[in-house]
Amino acid sequence: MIFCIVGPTASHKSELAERIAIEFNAIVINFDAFQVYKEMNLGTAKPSEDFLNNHDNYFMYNFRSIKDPYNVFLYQKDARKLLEQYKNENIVLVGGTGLYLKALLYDYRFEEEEKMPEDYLENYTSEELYQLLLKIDKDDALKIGPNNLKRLKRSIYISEIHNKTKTEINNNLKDSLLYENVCFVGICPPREELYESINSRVDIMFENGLKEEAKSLLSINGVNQALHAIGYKEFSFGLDDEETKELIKKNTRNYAKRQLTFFRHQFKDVTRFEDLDEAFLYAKSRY
RNA sequence: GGCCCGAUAGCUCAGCAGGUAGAGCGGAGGACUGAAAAUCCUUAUGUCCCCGGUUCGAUCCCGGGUUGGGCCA
Repeated sequence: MIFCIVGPTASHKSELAERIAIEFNAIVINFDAFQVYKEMNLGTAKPSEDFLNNHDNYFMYNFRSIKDPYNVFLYQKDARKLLEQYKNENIVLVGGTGLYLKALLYDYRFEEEEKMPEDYLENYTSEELYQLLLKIDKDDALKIGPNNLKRLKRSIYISEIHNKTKTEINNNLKDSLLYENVCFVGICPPREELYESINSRVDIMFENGLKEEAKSLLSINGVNQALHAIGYKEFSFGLDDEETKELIKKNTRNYAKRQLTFFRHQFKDVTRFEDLDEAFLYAKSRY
């Protein structure tokens, strides 16, 4: 059985994962884009180093350096290998990056390709790129819209290196789940409770030395990825500690909302619970 | 006690020769196939402090309150 635990940040997914793992003697595979990096700890709310050192059934944590950025393509490859390797055992998937989970379990296809250069099409305005993509792949252009620079570039890049448009590549694919015996368990606390939980978790991160960890991470050269991580990037804005803390809380709240939207719409067969115990009982009942 | 300034969206504030109001922030909803903790889209709300008066019509003008701040005693 593959248990997937989905829910926003700070909803105690890890705790549920651990309980299920103990109950069914399962391995745990992380699907969180930032918990894979060994240099990031406090800000990512990952299980402690001690805990991970003492549990050899936890995978996809701390195995990558921030200097060597990871992405969905690599994640899909690595995590699918694990699913194959442990296919006769119980597995718990837990994390917060919806795209990673979706790419792992569903028919998402990626091909080997050269990394898109940092300066790819950098001299074009988004309006110009939009006009360009309208000619190459109208459907995708309309879907992306004229303002999403990142996606416009990516779509143009795909058509350039694969000789097929993004729409052509994706149209052949159905939105189908590739694995059997998958049980989706959603945790979805009331909004107010979730936000309180986020706020107090950020306070605790600060008490535990988030500032120091962030500063040391940001001092490493070429850590672009970290510049995008909530709980780290905010320290480079020149704000005082209190402002930084409040901004991290806000960004985390906004992030949690985006996660809720993604999980709600991208995963159809999720049974949701406000309460952790009920979620656990449900998982047991489905076994 | 006297004088002055303010009171408008959840917050900070703008506005109006009198024709029932708008920005930013926050909030809410949404998209999502190689940065996804990223990137992008959409959107709501108001006894314009209260009570009277003038007026066809008052958030705006007048009078009286309430309340916050400042100055003087």
